[in-house]
Amino acid sequence: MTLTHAFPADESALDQAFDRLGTRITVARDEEVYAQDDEADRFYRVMSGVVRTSRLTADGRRQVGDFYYAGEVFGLEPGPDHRFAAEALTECEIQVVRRSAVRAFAGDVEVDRAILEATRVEMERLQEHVMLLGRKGARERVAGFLMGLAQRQPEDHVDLPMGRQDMADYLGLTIETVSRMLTQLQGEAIVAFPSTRRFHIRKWGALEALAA
Amino acid sequence: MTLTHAFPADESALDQAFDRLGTRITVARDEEVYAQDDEADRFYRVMSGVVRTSRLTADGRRQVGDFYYAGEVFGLEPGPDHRFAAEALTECEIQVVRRSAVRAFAGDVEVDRAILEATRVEMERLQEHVMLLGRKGARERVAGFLMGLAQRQPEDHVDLPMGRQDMADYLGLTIETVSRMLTQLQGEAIVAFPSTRRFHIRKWGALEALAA
DNA sequence: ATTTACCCTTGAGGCGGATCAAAGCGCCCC
DNA sequence: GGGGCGCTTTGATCCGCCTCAAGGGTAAAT
Repeated sequence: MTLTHAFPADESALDQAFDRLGTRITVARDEEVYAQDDEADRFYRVMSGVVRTSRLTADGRRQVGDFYYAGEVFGLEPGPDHRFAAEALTECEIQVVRRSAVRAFAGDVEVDRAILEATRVEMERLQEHVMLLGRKGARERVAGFLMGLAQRQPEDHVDLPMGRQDMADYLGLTIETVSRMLTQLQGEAIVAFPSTRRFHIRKWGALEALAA
Repeated sequence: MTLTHAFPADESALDQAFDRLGTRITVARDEEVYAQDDEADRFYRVMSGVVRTSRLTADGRRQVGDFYYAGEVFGLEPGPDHRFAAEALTECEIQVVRRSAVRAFAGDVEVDRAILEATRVEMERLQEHVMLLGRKGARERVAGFLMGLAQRQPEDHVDLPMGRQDMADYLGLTIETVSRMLTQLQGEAIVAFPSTRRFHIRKWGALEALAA
């Protein structure tokens, strides 16, 4: 099954720019969209598939920044170059536009507003991520992560497009701890895993309480 | 000594709006500038003193978001209300403007650009914070924190306007661990603390290597 | 259907940071 | 200058997560 969310009906200047100027590219599983420290002169929008951003420290530790689903914009970065790399988690279709082209197309006013909006969404996620990493134990982190996925994909059964290692690197844990916590949550009948890459929430209240 | 940095010579629309429309307020030590979940309809600029943002979870754990020094803008939030509260760490002078007033004054174009710029700075800090919390041990976190302060205040001796508890809540550690790490770094002659609220870097290389 | 390879799970043990407790230390107030 | 209070440091112990090490599962390739 592919995750294809409907795009908002009222399109922002940025969305319109994607529609009209966007180059559509296909990126194979585990291929890079852009590398860490590449110049950040483009915007990207996921059409299908899931994208992961990540950053490697000098000594090889990896931190996953976030996951982007169909309809979501990524590649917004505060500085002139990418502090996080972007890779296709699954095979992806992605639209790309040069920042300068977007400006020329829509004029600075509308574009700035749209970019600001997208940046805000990004900031909100970063704030949430800081809360997750700063003051939460492993159980709570994993619970929070599952909650987040479930909210983005409000179906009865939720897909996990990422493997355990990606979850771990997002949550600042090891793969073993993630696995143990999942087993634990399942043991308590809070969630159920019909397969490793798919789950179902059985006790929303309990999960919410943990994710707090 | 008060930390008063020179403001940039080329003023952005936001800076100009602060200069012309800003209401100057004084906030006493430990007083709130705005509360968590307050409506976010104003921008703030620190004139003197240091401001801290923080968020309390339901069960009482505190995460410090960031510290803001003279010249820095805060109160930018992704959503309609503040997810983090802001408090004066020291006695502060702060300029405040309504967002709507800024818009009316400078027109949306310039303002959006300036806000976008400020938001980018904010995002960069959040990314750094995520890296700090996600994949670093206590030593590295503390080292990174000291490095950050030293870069903002590039004098021989750096002031610590915040207490150990604030450092701990920023770093996702306990006050005891922070204290131990400081003692440790001092023991290795990487830094020196002439007093609890003031330090000096003796081995930049070593500290940088840790902060990586 | 069988093989193989990769990912995920499970187990045992160690370590880093939290917790609990008490003793400095600086600072303000008298 | 003395006393008291809050912050910081230090110590001892505990617990949670990491590390190391095997064992499963699962899914694709043959």
